[in-house]
Amino acid sequence: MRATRRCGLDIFTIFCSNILIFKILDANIKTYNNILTFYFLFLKYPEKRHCWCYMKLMEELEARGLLAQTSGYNEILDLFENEKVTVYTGFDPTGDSFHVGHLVQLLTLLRLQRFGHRIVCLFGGGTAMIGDPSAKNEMRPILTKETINKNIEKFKMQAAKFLDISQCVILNNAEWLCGLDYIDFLREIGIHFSVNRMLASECYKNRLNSGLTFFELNYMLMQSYDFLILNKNYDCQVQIGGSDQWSNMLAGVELIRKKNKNKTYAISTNLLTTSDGRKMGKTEKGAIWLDSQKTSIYDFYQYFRNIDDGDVIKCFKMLTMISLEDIENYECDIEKNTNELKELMAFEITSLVHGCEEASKALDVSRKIFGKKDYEQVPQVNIKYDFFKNDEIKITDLIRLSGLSKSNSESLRLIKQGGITINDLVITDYGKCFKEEDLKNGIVIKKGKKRIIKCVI
RNA sequence: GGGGAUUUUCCAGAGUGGACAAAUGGAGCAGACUGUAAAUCUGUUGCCUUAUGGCUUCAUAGGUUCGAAUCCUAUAGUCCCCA
Repeated sequence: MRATRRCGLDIFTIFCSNILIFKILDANIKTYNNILTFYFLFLKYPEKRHCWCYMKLMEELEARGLLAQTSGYNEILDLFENEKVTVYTGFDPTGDSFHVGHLVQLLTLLRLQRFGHRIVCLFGGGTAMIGDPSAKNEMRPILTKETINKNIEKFKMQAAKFLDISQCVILNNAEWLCGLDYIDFLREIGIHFSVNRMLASECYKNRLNSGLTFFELNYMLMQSYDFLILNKNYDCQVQIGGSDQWSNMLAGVELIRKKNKNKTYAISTNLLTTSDGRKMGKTEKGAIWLDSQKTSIYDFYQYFRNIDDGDVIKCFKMLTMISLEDIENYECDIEKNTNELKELMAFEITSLVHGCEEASKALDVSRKIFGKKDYEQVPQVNIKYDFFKNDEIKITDLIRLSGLSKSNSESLRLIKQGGITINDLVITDYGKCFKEEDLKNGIVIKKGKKRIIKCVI
């Protein structure tokens, strides 16, 4: 029942989104048909919902550049073709929101789900209390149980936006980790791990110079134990994770082989990186979050809108559900249509995360700001009258309060460098003050070319 | 347990008594050029009512000195060697 309702919603979303695609690329009837066909198939034959795609799941993942390593490609390919497989991915609830880096994982799960496989989302309520040492130079701060549980709740809500949560198994490894008996654990699990081998693995190697505590060394055991439990209790056969998790996932496969004599598999996905090898989704302000409270939908959209030319196709492949066939077509005329394609890509990703309606709002705002200077829908900031002195507010204060700069000194530098415009006039007078009535109708402050905010009282 | 080294601004990393708000590079921000891209060039990057001015910073707490990122003592973090 619930699943059906979801389908209806999805059709609607996709329908809207495709009307917009029409707008963007004038006419792309192919995409439109593909998606509709897929959704009708999905409605009619839910158990065969992967029929719309002629590619095998693993082939698709590979073609999208998602696969980094697998423990036995052909066996996994067969497994996914012939069985309904239970797949698990672990998420560490160390923050209060997913970020763009998680998006690859979440969308991979969505792809799996659409191919009819069963998804287990494991939240590391237990492991988060340790912190994963992989690819980190320093130990993470230790979180309290309350924070972790709060984070898990937020993660669940965000995951529900992508995945059909009713079809997923949601678990928290605190369930089995917190009650563990130390001695039993060592005897049953610890005995299977060679410290020599662990230290040789990539994720611990670079920690050897900077210090690694026993506390963190346990991370691998716990993650492996998770997989063991899931294999035993939920018949989970495959673990998917970021390529930084590769050693941990392999350790799990090995543990299960030793303990349960079961054959399991690990798949690692590529991290989302820019063409010059940096991690994507990080800015000077930190990560790009999926939570609209932490990263506004407009900023989220703009992040992808402004992505490097060389990363556009990669983003299409990894972060959208657009078919590979269409992406191939885009690739052919990327030279001509770079900006249109960027727009489409940014829109698609935003609508996956925040819904079609919000994404089209962001698209609209962006077009207005960069196109015909229509500042109607610019993000607004309310300035309290308390900040006024003698019925006036200084421009440096105003810029700071609007969030465009961190301090008055920074505001001052920006003005001196000609980086601030107010209502489209470059400001050079850094002593300028505004009165209450100036702000009544709102003034539009622009910092550089891209940051724009309307201040009202 | 013993010995040694180290801790500098967002990051890396110079500075070892005054010329230090602290070289240089990276990253960021702004300007020019552009396509809301990249590359390049220029400027800028602790805070303060706008500053040939003031204030707070070089792990923390004391001390020596006219003067301390720099010297001394204690404490903490990190790393290396020996056990």
